[in-house]
Amino acid sequence: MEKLLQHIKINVNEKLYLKDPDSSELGRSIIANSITLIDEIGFEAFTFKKLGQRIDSPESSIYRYFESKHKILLYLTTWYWSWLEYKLVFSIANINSNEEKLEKAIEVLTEPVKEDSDFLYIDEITLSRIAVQESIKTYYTKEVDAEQREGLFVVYESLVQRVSDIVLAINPKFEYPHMLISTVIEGARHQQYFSEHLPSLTDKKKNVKDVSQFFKRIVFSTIGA
Amino acid sequence: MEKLLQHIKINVNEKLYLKDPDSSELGRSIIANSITLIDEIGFEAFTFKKLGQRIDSPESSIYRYFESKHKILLYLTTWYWSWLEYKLVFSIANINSNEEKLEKAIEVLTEPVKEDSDFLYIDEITLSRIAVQESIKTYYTKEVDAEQREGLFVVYESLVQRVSDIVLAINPKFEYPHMLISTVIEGARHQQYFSEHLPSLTDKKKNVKDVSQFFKRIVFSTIGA
DNA sequence: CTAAAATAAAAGTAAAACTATTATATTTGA
DNA sequence: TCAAATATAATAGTTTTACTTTTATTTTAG
Repeated sequence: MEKLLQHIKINVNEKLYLKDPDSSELGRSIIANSITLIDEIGFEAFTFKKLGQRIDSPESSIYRYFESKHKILLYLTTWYWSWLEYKLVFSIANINSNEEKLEKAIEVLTEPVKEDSDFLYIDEITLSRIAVQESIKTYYTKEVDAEQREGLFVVYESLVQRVSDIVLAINPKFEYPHMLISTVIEGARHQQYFSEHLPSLTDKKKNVKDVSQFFKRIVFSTIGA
Repeated sequence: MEKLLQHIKINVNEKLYLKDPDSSELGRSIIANSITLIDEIGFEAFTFKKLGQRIDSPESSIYRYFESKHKILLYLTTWYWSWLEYKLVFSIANINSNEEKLEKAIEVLTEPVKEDSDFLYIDEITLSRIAVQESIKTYYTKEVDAEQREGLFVVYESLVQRVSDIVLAINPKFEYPHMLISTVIEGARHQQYFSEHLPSLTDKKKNVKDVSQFFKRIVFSTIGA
C-alpha cells in the first residue's frame, strides 16, 4: 500500500476520554507509551502507575485524561478500527468491480500490518499487535450494553456495515452479510493469535498469506460469487 | 438429543486443580456455585471472597482446591469442551456418511444448549452461557504459552482435530481444516454473544437456528462438498 | 480411639484502581 | 505584562482484590 496522507488526523469519540490526549504533549505521551507498555506486559498487567513511571508523571495526571485503563484500551482499539476503515476506503477507491473491491477489503481486514507509515506518535505495527491480542477485551465485559448504547462501538459497527454492503452488492439475496464479515474480522485476529500461541488450532505457515487466502476462499464460496 | 448416560463422569486435567473438586461436598459446591456466580456477575467481578460468602466457607478453603480464579474458569471451560466432545461423538456414532457426520458436528458446535440433562451438580445451560461470555478469557492471557505447554488446552485442541478429520475425510485436499473448524467454534460463540449485545454485527433472528445454518453453509461451500 | 486430614476462623500483605489535597509551573487573555 | 485560570507534580490516602499464614476445630479412616 502506498504512503497515505500525512496530515490526516483520526478523531476518536469524545466519550472515550476526559481530556483529548491529542491536545497536549503529556496526552500524546500517554497514548504512545500505553501502546508500547500494553504490548510489552499485556493489558492485565498494565497499570496507570507503571505507565506513570515510564513517562515520569504521576498516575493522577493520567486520570485527568482517561477515567480507567479500560477506556484507554477502547481509545486505542477505536483508533485502530478507524485507521483500518480509512485504509479500506482508500484501497477500494476507483475500483469498479465489486468482486475486486471485496477482495481488497478482505486483504485490509486480514493481512498483518507491517508498516508504520502515517501518524506521528502512533506506532501502527505495535498497535495492530495490541488489536490482535487485546481488542476482544473491549467488549467482553459486563458494561458492554451500556457502552454500546453510548455509541462506543460505532466505528467497528460501521466497518462491518461497509464491507457487508459490498457483499450485498455482489449477492443481494445473501442472508448473512454481517455475520460473515464480523466472522472474518474476528476470525482473522484469532488465527493470527493461534498461529503464535495455539498452533494446532490453525494451519498458518510462516510468512505466508494463509489467513488472507483462507478468508477470501470462505467469503467467495459462501456468497456464491 | 436423547438423554445421555447418567453414570458417566467427565475427568478434567489434574493440573487444573490442587484438590479434585469432584471428590468432596465442598468441592462440588465450589463448582456449582462458581457457575451461577460467574453467570450472575461476570468473571471480572467474581472473587473467591464472594464465592466463599455464598457457600458459607472462608476463601482460604477455596484456595485449597484452586490456586486462582483463572484456574476455576479453565476448569469449567475444560469441563464444557469435554462435555461437547462427548455429545459430538455420541451424535455421530453409527452414521456412515461423512457429510452427515459433519452436519451433526456443526450442530453440536453451534446450537445453543437448552437442556440440563446429564450431570448431577453441574447446570449445563448456565455453563454454556459462561462458555459464550467468558471462555475466550481462558487463553487471551500472558500465560497462554506456558499453559499450552502444560497441556491445559488439549481438550479444545482435540475437539478441533476431531472435526477437522471429518472435513479431511470429505475433501482430503482441503488445506485449512483446523482454521475452518476453530473459526466455526469461536465464530458460533461470538455470534451468540453479538446477537445479545452487539446486534448490528450479526443477522441472527430470535429463536431461529440462524447461527447453525450460517456455519453449515460456510463449511460446506468452502470445502466444496 | 487416635492420628491424620479437612475445614473454619481470623488476621495479615502487597498491589491495583482509584480519589483527594496541596503545591508549583505554565499559559493566556485583559 | 501581570493576574487568573489551567495544567501538571508531589504526596498521601482509601477500598478492593488476590492471595498467604497461622491456629483452632471438626471429620474421617484405620
